[in-house]
Amino acid sequence: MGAEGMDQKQAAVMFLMGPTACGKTDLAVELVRRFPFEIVSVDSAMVYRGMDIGTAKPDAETLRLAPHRLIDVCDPAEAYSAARFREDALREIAAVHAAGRIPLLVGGTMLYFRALEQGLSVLPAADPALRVRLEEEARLHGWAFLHARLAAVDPVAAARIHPNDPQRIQRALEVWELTRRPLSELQRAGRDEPLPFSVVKAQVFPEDRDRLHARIEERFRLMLELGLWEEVERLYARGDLDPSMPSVRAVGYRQLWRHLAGEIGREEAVRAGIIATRQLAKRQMTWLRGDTGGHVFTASGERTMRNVVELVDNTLRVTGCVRK
RNA sequence: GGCCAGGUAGCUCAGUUGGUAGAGCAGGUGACUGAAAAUCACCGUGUCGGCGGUUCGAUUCCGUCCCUGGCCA
Repeated sequence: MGAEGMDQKQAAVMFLMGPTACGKTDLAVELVRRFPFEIVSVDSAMVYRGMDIGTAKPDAETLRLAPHRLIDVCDPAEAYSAARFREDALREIAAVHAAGRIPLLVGGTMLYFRALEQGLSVLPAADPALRVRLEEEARLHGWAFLHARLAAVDPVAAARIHPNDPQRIQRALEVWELTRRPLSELQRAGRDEPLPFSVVKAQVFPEDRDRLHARIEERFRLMLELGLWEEVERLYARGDLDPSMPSVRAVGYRQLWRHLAGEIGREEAVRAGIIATRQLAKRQMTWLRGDTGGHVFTASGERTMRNVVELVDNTLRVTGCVRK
């Protein structure tokens, strides 16, 4: 405890980021096999219990060989969040360090990576009752009306938030109602301090869009064969979940849910699930392009594996630990 | 073989009373601070099925051929 300052200089973490279906998990498992890593999942969907197949959660055998922290930490009826992730991740990182190993943060939720690396501003947590109220007001008067109200109390945020973006209008008004301070002001006040460890970042970037798309479709159909329908039916049958919840909005689940609710056909739901996965991967790639300062590896199976292993190997050998 | 309806963007379609065309979806690019696998913004040249004809001008009218679907033989 007394040598905390010095130890922190040495302490390191590694990020392994990549879009869905790019082979992150295989890579992470291989790294754990060869180096003193311990995996912390950075994934906003794998946190939910009972959502295994559709989130491409590693199977039990894989988890035995390479345990993942921050998987199955939340019931689907609850809403996980970036703030909660940051808190959980910092705790898990500390635990891994305490065990004398290096945290390997693996996932595709880029907002979570950013929240962890750069911190969040001091803001109130979500208030479900207030959100319901705002939702109701929007139904009565439209989001444009609420956007106008936001402009009155927080012109800076209103200028930044598009009038068609209900989620951000709602959040900005929520912050105003809860604190009587403009969101933009609270954000200007700063963020948490950045992650106090040296970070080695590696991104796995798909080399070819067509191939990525083919892989996504293939994997989605495999999920269906593995029992994705049954998994979604089980969630549907609980009766306490609905499509307003982050868990049910997850890619694949949301589309199959709509079929179970009688809104669309079976094949249409499958097609929509595949499309939603492609769109997710595209957004993840936009984050990655904007995230400079890491090592970028094009996803191409074995070669990627060798290159990443080499990176880690060199970093460990040169510095005695993983650091920049 | 005959009759009918169609052939317009990757897909589903709209439209042009004759002045070379536009929506949704898909796709691409970007934004992103407690829902983020979310939410949102921006991006539309395509022999208007082929070939002829009428016309200053045809994707639009006429003829013919090809293709698809339906009905009748």
